[in-house]
Amino acid sequence: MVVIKRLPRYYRYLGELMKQGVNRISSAALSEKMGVTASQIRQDFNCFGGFGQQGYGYNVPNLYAEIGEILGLNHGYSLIIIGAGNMGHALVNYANLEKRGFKVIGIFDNDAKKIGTTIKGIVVSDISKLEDFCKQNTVDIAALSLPRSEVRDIAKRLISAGIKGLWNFSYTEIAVPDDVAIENVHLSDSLMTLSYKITKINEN
Amino acid sequence: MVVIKRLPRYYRYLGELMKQGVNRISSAALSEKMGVTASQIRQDFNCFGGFGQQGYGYNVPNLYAEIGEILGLNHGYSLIIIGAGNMGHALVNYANLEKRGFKVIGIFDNDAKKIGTTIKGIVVSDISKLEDFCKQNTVDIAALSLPRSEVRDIAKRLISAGIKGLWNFSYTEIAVPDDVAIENVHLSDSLMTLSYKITKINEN
DNA sequence: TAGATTGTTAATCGATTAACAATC
DNA sequence: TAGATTGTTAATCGATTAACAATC
Repeated sequence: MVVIKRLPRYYRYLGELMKQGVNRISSAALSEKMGVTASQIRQDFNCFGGFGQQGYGYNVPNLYAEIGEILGLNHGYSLIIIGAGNMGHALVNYANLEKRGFKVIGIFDNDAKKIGTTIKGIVVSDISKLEDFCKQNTVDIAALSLPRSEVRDIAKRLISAGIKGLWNFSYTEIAVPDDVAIENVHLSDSLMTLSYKITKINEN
Repeated sequence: MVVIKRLPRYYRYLGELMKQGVNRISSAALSEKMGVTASQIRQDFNCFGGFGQQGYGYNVPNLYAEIGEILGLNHGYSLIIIGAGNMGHALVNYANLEKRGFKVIGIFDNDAKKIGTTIKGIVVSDISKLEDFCKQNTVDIAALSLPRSEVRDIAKRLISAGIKGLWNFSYTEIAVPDDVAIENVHLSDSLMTLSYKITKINEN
């Protein structure tokens, strides 16, 4: 899992290299670029089978594709967004979603003022339609950008509706069964870590 | 640093306990609640000095305050937000900022349509006013919620202006000098990790 | 005092790095 | 073939867990 967490970063760098037309790279060269050891790079890639070639290095587009596949980006997972507030808006408009092969197919809210409005061509639906929508569409991921107080209840409904992935932006931890994946984006935690670092710097 | 990353989570749980009126907790009880070992909890808290008492456990409000101080939350750090797009909006309205003692004191953008508008009572300023603003105000943190292409340039300006903390939401890594702190929120990375987990679940 | 629970040391575990033989 | 660079094993390092003496 510690290796998995590093894959997106590799993916990012390899994508960058591809854009620059670099076709081949050694673990040593990538190591310098990324600020990690060459040993770790080789070790990491080897967890998933040998993507390199002795005496040559790694083929960039090939490695990029392999990592993309490991991450499941080739599946074109579909997303719905629960909560059409500012964060919901930001997510719908988040360009990298599409770039990485994800598709936003629905937005839900419980606010009558928001229901029926359109964000980036997608109509905001009443949250009461959630279960129907999930029956009629394949929904892989639900992004939770709604108030803390409502998130656990909604998560329960989503799991019942068969959704396997929760992307949680609310400041709560949600217990999920083993066959449901969850990723938390705790902005607060990140800001507190930053606060610690600044404090440390100011002390010295 | 690995301990620091865990502090916000402790802080969250302790805040919750306080709300529930719990005044005292043992490492064993907290361990059960949080799903980590009691040993780790004691080890972690001891990195910063003994906050507990043998035979009693930890005093919740006291421990909460101590962790808050370690994280620097008592400083009331001020923030400016660069980029008044959806993410910028979401950040300004992010309730937890205030709750954790942070203050948004400025918003900047380069879009004439946005400049002069008001978000949560704060006027969006022209990005060209950035340096002046930093001279006239103490700015501790800049949140970077602007397009990728502009972020490195702006980061340079912010660092020159003396800002010590960057909270980066753009999908780029930014090199900073030793006396500047940076925290990245890479939504993409988080989504890719989720994608991996879902793929794994679907395989089994 | 006796019981509870920490602080802290020692043991274990896992992750990172170094080294080098295999091989392109 | 010779040089380069991986794949992989072994060594090191750091983090987690277990254990228990100190002490409230």
